[in-house]
Amino acid sequence: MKVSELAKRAGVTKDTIRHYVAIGLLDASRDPDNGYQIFTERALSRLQFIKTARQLGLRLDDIQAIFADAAHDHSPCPRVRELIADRIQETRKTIQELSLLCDRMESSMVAWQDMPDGEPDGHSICRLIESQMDH
Amino acid sequence: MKVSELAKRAGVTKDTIRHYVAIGLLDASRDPDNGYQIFTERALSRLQFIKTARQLGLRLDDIQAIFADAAHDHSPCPRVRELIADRIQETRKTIQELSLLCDRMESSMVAWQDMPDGEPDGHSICRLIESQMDH
DNA sequence: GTAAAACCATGGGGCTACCCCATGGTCAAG
DNA sequence: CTTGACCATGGGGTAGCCCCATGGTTTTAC
Repeated sequence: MKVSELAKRAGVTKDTIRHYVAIGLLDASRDPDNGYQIFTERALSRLQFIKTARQLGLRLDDIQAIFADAAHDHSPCPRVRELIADRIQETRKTIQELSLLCDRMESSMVAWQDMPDGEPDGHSICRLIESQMDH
Repeated sequence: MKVSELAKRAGVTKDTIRHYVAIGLLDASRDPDNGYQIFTERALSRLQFIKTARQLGLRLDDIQAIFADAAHDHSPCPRVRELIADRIQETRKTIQELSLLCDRMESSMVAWQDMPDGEPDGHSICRLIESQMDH
């Protein structure tokens, strides 16, 4: 099948497929007449695999490594367990950081409720933000 | 002062300063003898302003807009209130998405606890991931 | 006085995972 | 046979920097 059909069947864009082919995550053969990329059913299932892995938070290079394992007749499963465990930690950390950011933003909004909008005077740029400078 | 001193005093890297200068967020004059950038105390306070704004979750182009307001004798404060309100919404949404991702990852880990690592057989790549394909 | 160490500027590539655009060739339908 | 749908390639953009290499400058130490 050609790229558009693969894209439609997998539910991704053509650009995504092109990108995966470009970085070697997906292979395509070529129609010798016109140079069009030709994909097999196998490519479709790989693409679906990639989609699932992405939904699990894996990155493209993680998925590369998984494919490399499988290609070398080596079970990628232990690696997958590790990767996901790592991602869970990272994601929790990110959530924590974002929560702290949210807290900072919210407490600033509260602190600003009783502050008037300052007019520019050459010294200050924005009193609201300047009022938060110590934190 | 020169770039290194500014960097040290503001607690940012030289590259950060260069970047800000490059995008017009910070100005520098030049020493005519050697072309070195010269920064004033004013640049330092702008940089501190930028740091605070960044800690509040504002983006560089938001900060650009704030400076533009101030330069046009227009109070940036209403804009800042809006921007922060928007960022709060965005950040909450991101946190939600990451929480869902975390849930998916964790429930996969649980589901995989009793699954053995599969050996490559030419059909499947990684049974663990394939077991999550429907979700 | 000079040589090494420290500092400066510029430019380019890299990160993440694509999206979007323009150009130009190819193909299918009417 | 033309028009519209499809294809490939290449380049630029996203956010906010970091890192490297090259080559000029300044400072410091001997």
